[in-house]
Amino acid sequence: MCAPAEIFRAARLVALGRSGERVVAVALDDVEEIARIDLAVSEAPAWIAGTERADGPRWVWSDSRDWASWLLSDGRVVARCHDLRLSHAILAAADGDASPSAWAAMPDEIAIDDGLFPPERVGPRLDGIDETLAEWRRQAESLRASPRAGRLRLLLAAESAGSLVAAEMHDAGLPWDVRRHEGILTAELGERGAGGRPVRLEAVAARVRDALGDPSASLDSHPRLLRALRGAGVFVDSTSKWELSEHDHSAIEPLLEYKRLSRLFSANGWSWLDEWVADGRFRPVYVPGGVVTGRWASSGGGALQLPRQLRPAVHADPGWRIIDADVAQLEPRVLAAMSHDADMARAAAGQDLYEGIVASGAVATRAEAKIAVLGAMYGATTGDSGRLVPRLRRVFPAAMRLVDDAARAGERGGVVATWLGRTSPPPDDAWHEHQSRASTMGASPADEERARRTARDHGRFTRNFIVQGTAAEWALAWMADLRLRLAALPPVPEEQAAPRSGPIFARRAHLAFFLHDELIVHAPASQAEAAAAALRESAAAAGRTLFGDFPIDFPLDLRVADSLAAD
DNA sequence: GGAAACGGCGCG
DNA sequence: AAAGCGCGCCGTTTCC
Repeated sequence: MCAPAEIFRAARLVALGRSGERVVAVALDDVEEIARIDLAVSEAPAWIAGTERADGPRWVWSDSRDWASWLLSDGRVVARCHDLRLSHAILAAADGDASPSAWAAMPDEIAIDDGLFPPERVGPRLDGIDETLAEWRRQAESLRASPRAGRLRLLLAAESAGSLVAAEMHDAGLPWDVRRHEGILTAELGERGAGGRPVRLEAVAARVRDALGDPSASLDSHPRLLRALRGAGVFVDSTSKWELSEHDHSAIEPLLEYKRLSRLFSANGWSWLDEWVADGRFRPVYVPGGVVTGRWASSGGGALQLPRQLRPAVHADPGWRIIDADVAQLEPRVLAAMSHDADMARAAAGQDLYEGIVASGAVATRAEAKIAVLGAMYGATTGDSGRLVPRLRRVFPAAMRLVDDAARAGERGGVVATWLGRTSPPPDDAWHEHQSRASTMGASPADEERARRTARDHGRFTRNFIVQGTAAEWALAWMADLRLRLAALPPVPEEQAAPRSGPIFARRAHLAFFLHDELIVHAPASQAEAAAAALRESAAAAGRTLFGDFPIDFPLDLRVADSLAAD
């Protein structure tokens, strides 16, 4: 029998949980407990760091939002974890498990953050060591029983790695130059005048009211703006910019400008800066798995809607670089790979998949190729897009069969799964209600039309789910691999440190931002080349992790600069 | 008087 | 132009 310390040093799995005021670590051989130690909260981070190795262990814990951020606040990171909350959601959906579970209802709200131990959440806590071990065993059993265990294990590892990345990116923050941001605001909106309203915004509003011949016209209330427009002879049914721009009236141009400026002011103006940027960093809250397809969502700060206009405000610290990489046409590449459509993969070889499709002869122009591909993945039926999709069906039958089959399954009320096995949510009660009402005696034509429409709606959802969800898996694999490569870079000398990045990330390249198919790395200048190479190698590795030897390219557009390009 | 819905627009 | 997927956030209106 080995001493516990030796067992922990060699363990592949260690579960962490609370027991009263202590932290308990349990070394596991699969689901069997092989050693246990309990620690004071204050000594636990150092013990965890001392047990951490490059190759493990995988830390099994309830929720990275608690454990990873707690460790980060003590200046520690771990290489691998298994996030039971996120994994539960994936496994429960894969099992078709609709039964209520405390794990499915893990609360989002943080009630108290005393900065000592994982902040209290509203609702039941599930991070006791007993609950943690029980849930780990349930999940291990669920995996053993699954016919797709191999891919699901990959998915759970990727999802868990994502939970670490999310916590770490929040800790590091995105380098943000407040002065540049303010410069953009002032150039567009003018200086702030009385009441905080920018003078140029107000001047444009005055031009609109002037052109409408209505000095008191309200521009921020849709019903009142609609009345003012009609009073001036502009007969529109909505105030959306696409409908307005179809009309020819002297009020239209300033009104569209007003709407653009007003959006900038309210969404990303001075109060956004005050609220979200501190100490030179934008720190959004990322929500891994926050979208049904497996994409991330964000909570607060609108992190995933950063307007392109403000990109120049993303600015590296002195002596550091911003490395910005995105995958060109990620979703159609993923579709080609998951359908094993060799012709589509050939069209995807190289930098521009759309040009490849033109070369295949399916369509005449790049613009047509783009519309056709988007239409194929979203389920377009009308307009230019709907007209072009059948051409794609002739040239890439395998790829189209995959999305068409997914759509048919959804229309029938079935579920579909991504490449690694994330299962789509089944239609809700209202959906079934509509279908059954349409098939009863005395169903009206309106009932039948509604049933057909909701069936088609769900078909478009499942059609897109498998592609969007698999693209999200590719992105997780990309981040997971990159994260470990960057962590292995040697720290730069103290004089090159970026102290605002916090103790962990001040002396090496680190992830700073993620946006579905784009990653931003903040790197010391001396590490910029190594970080750029790591981004490329990780993209290639992600392709192999998901699709093995299938020949599919994931080319990156990659830029190294002081700030983000405006483009 | 506060929550939910709506229209609109930003992102992929 | 929207069409055809997935989101978050804002200001206003509507509902309770």
